[in-house]
Amino acid sequence: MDRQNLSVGQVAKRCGVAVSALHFYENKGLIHSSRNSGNQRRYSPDVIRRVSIIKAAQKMGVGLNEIAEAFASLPKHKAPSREDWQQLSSGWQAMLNGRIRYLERLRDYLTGCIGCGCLSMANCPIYNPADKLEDQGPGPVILEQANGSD
Amino acid sequence: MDRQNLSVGQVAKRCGVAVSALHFYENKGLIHSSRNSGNQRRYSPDVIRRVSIIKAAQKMGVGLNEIAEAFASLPKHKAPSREDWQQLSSGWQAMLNGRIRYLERLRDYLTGCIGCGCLSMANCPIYNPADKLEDQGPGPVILEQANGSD
DNA sequence: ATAAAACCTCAATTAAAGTTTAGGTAAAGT
DNA sequence: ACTTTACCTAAACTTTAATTGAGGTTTTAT
Repeated sequence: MDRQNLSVGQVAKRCGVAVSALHFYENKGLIHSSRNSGNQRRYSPDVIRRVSIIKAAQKMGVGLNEIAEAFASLPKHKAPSREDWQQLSSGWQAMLNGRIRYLERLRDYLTGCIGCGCLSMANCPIYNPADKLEDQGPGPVILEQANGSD
Repeated sequence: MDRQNLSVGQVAKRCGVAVSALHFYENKGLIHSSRNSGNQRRYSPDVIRRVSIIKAAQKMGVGLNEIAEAFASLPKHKAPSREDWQQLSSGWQAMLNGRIRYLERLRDYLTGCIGCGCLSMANCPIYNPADKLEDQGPGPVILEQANGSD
């Protein structure tokens, strides 16, 4: 039978997000709901996991559009299996590792590099994106000498 | 003497940012310039370090407003010393470490946690911000027990 | 049977971090 | 000299991730 018994307010409270955010996510196709006789949203419990994963992914730096893409591989209305979630998360793990490595390098050089005179060259992580995190475009540095197209 | 000899285009190229971004930063008070006889911006070389640090800080997740606050402790028009920059960066180092730790925890639990049934409790990093990174507000989780106490 | 709380839609607004456009001036290259 | 490139300002627009508000309906509590 339908376990679509959670109201939007309940989900909001349990997930720690605003009702308006849930509306917004639904609009974006990130979550789904059915309606009761009075046109109010009713959710199945697995929406909570979905929202939690949205929140987790956002903390990793994944945008809603990317999350939506990832979610596209999940069953729309039936609760995804453990494997579904695992697979989804494994795709993010690599990027998360990359981000962590990059931040670590940034941290490690932060003290030395900001203060020193190196702020002009190819060996400095502040200048060199190294892992192209967000912009793989023209990139943070062209910097006349160190002119590799990365 | 004035070494205010860099044009906005030169700075843009050397820093790998758009001219419009430099205008924007100036408007925000993050960088400063003087003008030549024809009203064009001229920069002293230390603007390059400033911009680089803006970019580095952004990669750490620091917003422009926060950067502006941090920069407020620097001398406005004279080139900041090594110590100035060091001190500035040390403030960010702690937050960067926190962010790294949080992302590491997220990564470590990602596989197990997303797939498992734990997405309901207090020991799960996906639910628990732990280091309150961006929102220290009502936070990602209220989530009593995933049981109905609401 | 009310009244309050929760819910509905749709449009407008916010905030951050810029970019783009328009209309015009300055500097550089040939 | 002339033309192209660089630069100027100001305002409008873009994207992401929502929040807020207006005006109305449904549920729940008393």
